[in-house]
Amino acid sequence: MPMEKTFSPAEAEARISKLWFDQKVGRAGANARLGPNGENPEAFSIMIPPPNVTGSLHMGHAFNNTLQDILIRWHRMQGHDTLWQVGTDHAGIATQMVVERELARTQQPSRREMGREAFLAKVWEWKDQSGGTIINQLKRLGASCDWDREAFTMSGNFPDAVIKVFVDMFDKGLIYRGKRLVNWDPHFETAISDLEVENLEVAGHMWHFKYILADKQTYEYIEKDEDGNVVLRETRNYISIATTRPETMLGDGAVAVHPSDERYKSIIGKMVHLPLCDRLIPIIADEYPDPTFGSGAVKITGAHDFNDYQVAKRNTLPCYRLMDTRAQMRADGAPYAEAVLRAREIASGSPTDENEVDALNLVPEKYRGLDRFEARKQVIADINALGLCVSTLHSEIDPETGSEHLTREAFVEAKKIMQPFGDRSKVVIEPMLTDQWFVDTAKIVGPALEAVRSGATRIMPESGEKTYFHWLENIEPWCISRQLWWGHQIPVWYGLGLDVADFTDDEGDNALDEVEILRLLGDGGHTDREAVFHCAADLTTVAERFRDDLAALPHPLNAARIIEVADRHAAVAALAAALADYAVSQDPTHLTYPVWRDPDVLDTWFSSGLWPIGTLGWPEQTAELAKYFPTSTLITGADIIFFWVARMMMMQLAVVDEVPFKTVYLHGLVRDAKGKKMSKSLGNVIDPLEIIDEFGADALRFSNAAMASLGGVLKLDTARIAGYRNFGTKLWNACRFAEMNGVWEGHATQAAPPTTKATANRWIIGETAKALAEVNAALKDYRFDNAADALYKFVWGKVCDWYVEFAKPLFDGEHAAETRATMAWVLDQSMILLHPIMPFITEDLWATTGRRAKLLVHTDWPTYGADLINPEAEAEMGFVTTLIEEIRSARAQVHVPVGLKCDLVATELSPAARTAWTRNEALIKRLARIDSLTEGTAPKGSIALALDGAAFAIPLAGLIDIAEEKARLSKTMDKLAKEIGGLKGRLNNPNFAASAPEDVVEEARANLAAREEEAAKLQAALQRLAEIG
RNA sequence: GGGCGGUUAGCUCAGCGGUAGAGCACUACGUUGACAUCGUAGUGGCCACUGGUUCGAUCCCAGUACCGCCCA
Repeated sequence: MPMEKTFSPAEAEARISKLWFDQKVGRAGANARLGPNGENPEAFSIMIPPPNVTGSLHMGHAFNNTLQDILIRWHRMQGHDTLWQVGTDHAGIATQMVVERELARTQQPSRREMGREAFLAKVWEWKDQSGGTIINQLKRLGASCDWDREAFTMSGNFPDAVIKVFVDMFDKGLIYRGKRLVNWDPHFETAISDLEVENLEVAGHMWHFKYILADKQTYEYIEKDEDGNVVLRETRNYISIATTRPETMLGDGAVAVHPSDERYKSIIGKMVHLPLCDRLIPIIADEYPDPTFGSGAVKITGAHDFNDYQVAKRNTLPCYRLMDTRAQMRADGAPYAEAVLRAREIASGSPTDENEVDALNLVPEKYRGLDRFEARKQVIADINALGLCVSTLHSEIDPETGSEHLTREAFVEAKKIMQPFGDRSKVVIEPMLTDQWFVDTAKIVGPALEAVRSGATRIMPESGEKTYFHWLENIEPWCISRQLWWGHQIPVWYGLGLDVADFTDDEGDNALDEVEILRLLGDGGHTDREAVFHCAADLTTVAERFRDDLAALPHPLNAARIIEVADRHAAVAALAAALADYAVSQDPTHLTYPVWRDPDVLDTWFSSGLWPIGTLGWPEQTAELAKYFPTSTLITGADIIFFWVARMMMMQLAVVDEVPFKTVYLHGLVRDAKGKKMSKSLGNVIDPLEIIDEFGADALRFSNAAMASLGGVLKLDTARIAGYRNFGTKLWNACRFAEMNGVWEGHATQAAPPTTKATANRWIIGETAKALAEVNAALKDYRFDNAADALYKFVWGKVCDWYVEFAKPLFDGEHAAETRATMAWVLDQSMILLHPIMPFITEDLWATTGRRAKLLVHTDWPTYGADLINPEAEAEMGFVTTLIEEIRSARAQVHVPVGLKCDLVATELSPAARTAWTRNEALIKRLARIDSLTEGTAPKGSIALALDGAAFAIPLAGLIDIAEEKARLSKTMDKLAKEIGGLKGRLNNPNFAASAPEDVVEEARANLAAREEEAAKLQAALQRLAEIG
């Protein structure tokens, strides 16, 4: 059955995908073969950047995975032991969000109503049904992953690996727990890392408040201009502060001024009344306030601002937390009156600790329970009512009475402010003082920096290394706990405080009486103390640690059974119950010691940080781990260098002391044709699946490769994709032409090219070798664009434009058989070389055109070298193609009818030129539409051609416009004159000959000679034209 | 504000010491043993600007302008 006129992607892609999938062509080690001396094949491995399990394929994925697949296919065909590890990431917040939304939509109970276990069951249900979307979409792109090894960060050995790493890092002191200011997402009610915060400039406001000095004190406030002239002098009883978040003033711990600020020097150390609160706070000196900004005085709210937190730490100010997990003003704890009493005691030096301060709710009753933004309005109104806003007077004339009414209005500056938003929730992030787990990144960053400095891992393009260093050299502790349910639960269990040093067994009878029990449970007893905790992979191991702790306690407490309960609350109840039981039964076996697990889960990036070892079976020392780790190349977006690349580096080095990958290839965001970010709101999103539907996966892949210059901007233009679809068609039709000419009859793939005599055949074989070398060099350097370009030029520019045309006359001559064999070989090679970039069309052609031992995907990548290049054939065909082009060009320019066959007169013919002519006569005649060649002088009324070593005339008396031919020759002469001028200028400069390298000078000389010779020939032709007028 | 890039044909981009290339678009013409998703020929560039280094600069260095991206 003859071939169709075009390749039909929709039909072929589905069929070929299935074939590849069924035959498991991408399985680890597929097509690997031993080296020539029986050595093990080189390993090549890539970890897919795991897409979110909630995700669907967008252009960034399509681009990124195309590049990975190109490398993988290229290495696999070379016989390397190849693994492309595929899988997805559980995407904590995103997945929890999707499932919660789904529950709401289907009117099911909410997450909190159904509880943790039931909710997680729902998440798994969702994952099993909808979690595979993106993986299946990758198949449409032609990705040849090892599908059998598909990994998921919440399945298989992966969770165990994550937990083990946490425990190991904890044991090494690389992970700690602490009460720190973190970015709090009030929508998801969890901490997030600073990388998950987007700082956006929004329209905001700045309010100015007066804090009145205590004890009716006053001071001289003096403001000066730049030259030191006093511009304002007044006696003030207040200090003016500015804020963009008025509601946080309820938690102020101080007002800070710069120590050098003359305006406030006299009042440093004095106290001010905190408006709306019955508290006095000090004016302190700190370097943080900027004296030139606002009033120069800054309110310090340690628990709700990152800068203030640092100031508070430096100055040991209490940090009073004002909001709950939803960013509503706290409504918990003791009444305000009681809390403020305690706060005053603390302010005057009463000993306290972090936990007590955190437990104190200093939000006055009237604001309790209000949303933070509602509280803001109230606070402003109330301060204004007290006359403590910096305000302006507004006068209004009553239109009826004509009397003037003066009103005070708060002075509010409208200004742009930077506001933090959650990258998932899009709500305003609240800095919040909470207990979290942190990776002490400072301790593990060293090896990660060193690995890149030493070149153990190379980041491309080089600018990526700079970014990497910059970030890692200024790294902050990494908050890894998330107040979510979907994820790896932190392997830490807490128990009630056991530091009972002051406990005494009054009777020394090794038994607890009621008095002693009450002492344990009462004020100051261990139910009040901070919990103790241990970290281990499971409850059994952790229980041993607790038993060791208990051993120090008096009998019978030291024999208490360890049981797991839900939380601290349950633990206190369980302990009380156990002691009550014991009081009655006096049976020590009834004593229990309840422990509860930390409810938080780990940041998703913590687990994906272990992707390289986790997917290979670690901590088991699997064969895959031995073979494929460290992985060869990571291809990922530059936007993810901090989230993922840097963290993988740190974690792999910390855990297994090896780099996770040898090369990192970073690329930018895929943008639209105009360079705009694709976004739903702009409506410029290009869906890769729609592109595949329209143009085929190969066209998309080829475009991706062609765009992938290192560090380049990725602008995706559908016109370009269409162009590469056409390129596929071009190859298809060359194969179809071959088919129509019996090229494939009896063809069986050969690694080596056929033996040839015809120059054209020798030439194209050499061109094929050059193309192979270019593709290899390009892919070795990750220059996918150069590889694509080389293939495009070879297949279209050489094979189709020239070789197929040369073959037409050759099919009729004495070299017909070798020409068929050569064409078959060249097209085979084209399919092979193109396969990594355009796998579908090439695999389909492979099946259509011959008897093949293997699928193309497993066909061996060629290894022939420069020995296939025949310099004589190259020179000869160079002459032939130039001649054909010159004739065509000249004919077109002087409007010789295309259908007209001309004669050609050689006026000069070097021996090489003569050989080239005689050996390629049929080709030249056909392609240049020439009837015959004679030697002689140029007849009158002919057009002239000048070549290296030859000159020709095409006699066309009466057929051409003499003026037109003159104009053509003059134009060429002008060009030549310009070139000659430049060359002469250089050669006449004595410094050039003296300083420039010998070969450059030589080249310039040769060039000049050639141009001058050419010019002379054309000059002669012009002369002849002049003679006939 | 800090860091990293970019500015080359109408558009999208390569090139990065020896006087500029591709694809698309555009113009003209379409003879042919595959291909109109095509063929042939052609038009189109003070390589952002200003200095410097060099025999020679689109390329290296410094500065200016504008445009991106990342981090505050």
